[in-house]
Amino acid sequence: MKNRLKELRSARGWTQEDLGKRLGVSRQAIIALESDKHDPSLDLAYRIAALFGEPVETIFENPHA
Amino acid sequence: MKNRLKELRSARGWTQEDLGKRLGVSRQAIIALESDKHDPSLDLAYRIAALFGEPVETIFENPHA
DNA sequence: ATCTCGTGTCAGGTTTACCTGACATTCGAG
DNA sequence: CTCGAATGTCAGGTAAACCTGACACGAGAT
Repeated sequence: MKNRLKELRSARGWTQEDLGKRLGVSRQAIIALESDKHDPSLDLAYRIAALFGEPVETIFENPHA
Repeated sequence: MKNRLKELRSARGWTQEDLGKRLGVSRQAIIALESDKHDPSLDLAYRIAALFGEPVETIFENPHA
């Protein structure tokens, strides 16, 4: 699922590890998300949206909309 | 994660199996969601939102909002 | 009373999200 | 040139989401 995670992260000058710590996940999880290897759980998607102050749909593209 | 799935489903007169077929998941998956045993994947959450014509956040409570 | 339909629940299996740890590469700072 | 920081990538593990199949139970219809 396409997403703007890498864009949002680097716009804030955060490293992958920074972001992982802020979200409570590992760096590997960040890598997998940024490189579209995984889709996040809904709970993690909510945490990401809260962290960046954007709705989930503007960060993770909804293929069923 | 608290959700309104059962409410939305029965409001439409659908069985758990009906809903599962419309969403492309098993009846067990529906049961697990309705009884809060599982959180959905983001992709499934998007399919559910599309099916009921509501945003994800009004169906699945966001504990990080 | 029986039959059916919807639901609840158990058992066991597969896939995927997420984990830790290790190492190679690149690149800017000193 | 060297060092450290950030990233990429691999290997192997755990946990949760999802699967199929089976059976018990209650409520309604016949």
